[in-house]
Amino acid sequence: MTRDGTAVRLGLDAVVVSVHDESPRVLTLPGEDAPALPSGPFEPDQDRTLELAARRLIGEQTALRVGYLEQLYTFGDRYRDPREVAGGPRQVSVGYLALVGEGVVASGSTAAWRDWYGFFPWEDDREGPAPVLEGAVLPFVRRTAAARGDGALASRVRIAFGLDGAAWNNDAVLERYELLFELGGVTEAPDAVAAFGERMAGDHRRILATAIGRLRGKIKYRPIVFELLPACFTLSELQGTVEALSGMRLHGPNFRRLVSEGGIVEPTGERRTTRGRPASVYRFRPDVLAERPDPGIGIR
Amino acid sequence: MTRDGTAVRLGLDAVVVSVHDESPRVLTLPGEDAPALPSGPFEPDQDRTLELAARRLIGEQTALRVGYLEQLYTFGDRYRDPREVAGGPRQVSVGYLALVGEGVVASGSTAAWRDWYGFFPWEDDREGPAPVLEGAVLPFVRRTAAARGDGALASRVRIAFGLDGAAWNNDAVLERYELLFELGGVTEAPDAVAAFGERMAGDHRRILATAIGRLRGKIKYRPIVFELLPACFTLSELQGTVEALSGMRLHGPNFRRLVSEGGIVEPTGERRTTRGRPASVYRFRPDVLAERPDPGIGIR
DNA sequence: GTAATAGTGTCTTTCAGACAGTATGAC
DNA sequence: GTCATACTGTCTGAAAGACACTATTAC
Repeated sequence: MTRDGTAVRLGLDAVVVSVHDESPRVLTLPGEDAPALPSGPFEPDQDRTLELAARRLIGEQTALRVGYLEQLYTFGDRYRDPREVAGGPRQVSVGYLALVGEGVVASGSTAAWRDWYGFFPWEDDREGPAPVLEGAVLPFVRRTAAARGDGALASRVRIAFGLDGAAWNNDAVLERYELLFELGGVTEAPDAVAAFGERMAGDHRRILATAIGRLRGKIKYRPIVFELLPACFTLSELQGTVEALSGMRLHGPNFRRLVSEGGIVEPTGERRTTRGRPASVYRFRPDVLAERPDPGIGIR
Repeated sequence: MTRDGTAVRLGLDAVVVSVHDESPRVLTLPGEDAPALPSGPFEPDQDRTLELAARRLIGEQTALRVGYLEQLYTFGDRYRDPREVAGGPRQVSVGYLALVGEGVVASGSTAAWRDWYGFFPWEDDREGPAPVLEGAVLPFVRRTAAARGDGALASRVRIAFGLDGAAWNNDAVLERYELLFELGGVTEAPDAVAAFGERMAGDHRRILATAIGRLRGKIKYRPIVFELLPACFTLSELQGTVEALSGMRLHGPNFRRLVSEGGIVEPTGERRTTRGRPASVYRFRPDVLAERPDPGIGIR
């Protein structure tokens, strides 16, 4: 046992998510050479809990009012912060996922909303398989994994990228990113030979991948989409938001039935005029939480 | 920003789980006044990653060989370590969940396996609702929550404990524990007026609740039960293990069909003699991972 | 009228739950 | 034979997915 604990620095990283115009956005700050997530040191004297610290961090760096906040994962790999290489202390960081509503905008600061598919273009299947997936990523992982001659690795690639008849698992965002990292398909990898998607500072792209995966998994069994929507919305807006997050198109009529008959929303009675037939306005029905064990948006 | 980071100590806590004789067990070490989880400081010089540190910690304290290991949550509330009250540094701890097979036994050390329902008796519904739940916990939470006159709290209690027609959600182990803590139903709560279940050292019971909840949720969509079973097993053994973890009885014939037709297991061709008709022996079929997006044990 | 979006009804297949009943061992 | 456990078949109702079709606005 160490008497005093070897040098560890504890920090926080925040993935702040919003959906605007069917585009899933993440809040970024200008980093040294690439966009960065809001982050900073954890100050135990100031905050009673890690969650409060994350809330304050986001508030200070972006002037946003966060609703939903959830701990994601704690990242502590050696050299995840480049300053460690020069002998700096180990940087351990607790990642948080924050969801903010549509109307909210970062004011003043240098913060910017970025569509997250800029960092993960292969994850957007809404207009059919993304060109970069079919044209570049899949051939790359297939070829590179085969060249390694590692059966376990090849199997992981097959499962994560849905090769050879395996099913594409929407949630496996982190697995796919990690495989691309291992295979040198992203610039931040030590032995990069390809550069799919835009990079982020440090390991922030990994943290974002964790957040997207978590979010995609969770909308299925928790009503968290509504954190991203205004109190009143049309079913098309709800569907568009779910599609933006999940990166896939849903069948309109079935989605509508699933969601309205599932008791997760209720009509307000109002209607909203759009470009076609006016749409009924709905609101979230909090009672579902008591009625159903896993109330989510029924997507596979 | 602090120049040097205020005093934070980073540690690790491990929930090591095994199932023996249909009893879900957690590995404990003797604490000062209550059973404790294996835990220790994170030493950045020794371990490249937090996961490796957790692996080493478990190995050193229990002589166990861990298979599956997963990060649970990072706990950092002020005063979670009692030494903080006397001015000690903030103790932040990364919790890990480890699964070990049946045959493995802690050797030498002072470690002991404890049935986890000793700490959470209200979570075991296998022989019908536990007496302590119906006779004591439910009346207590209903009464205490009502006395607070807090509508949001009452609603949380209703949902978490399945009162007034709300569905009992098997996974909500942590929510139920936290409510009991808030309402003073566990001795470790600052204003305790009741003492349901056995306590653990520090906030270890909260960490265990997190682990049980995670495990119960995850068996539904990931084939992790098999980490707790030997390579070959009968369907009854598999069912018994799932029942032990989930705390509820399953319908035998339906479980059997679900599991065998789901392609998650395959018969080895062998049979095993028990007290009744000999049972067919099965093994896990890793190919499911590629075939189905969420291969788990189909329980609601 | 057309284009665009919103919304309904129905058909089919799949699957979970309930349950009745059969099979094969030990004694 | 009985008891205990293992296993099979069938029925039913709920729900998911596909799809054809209708409704209401703007122009």
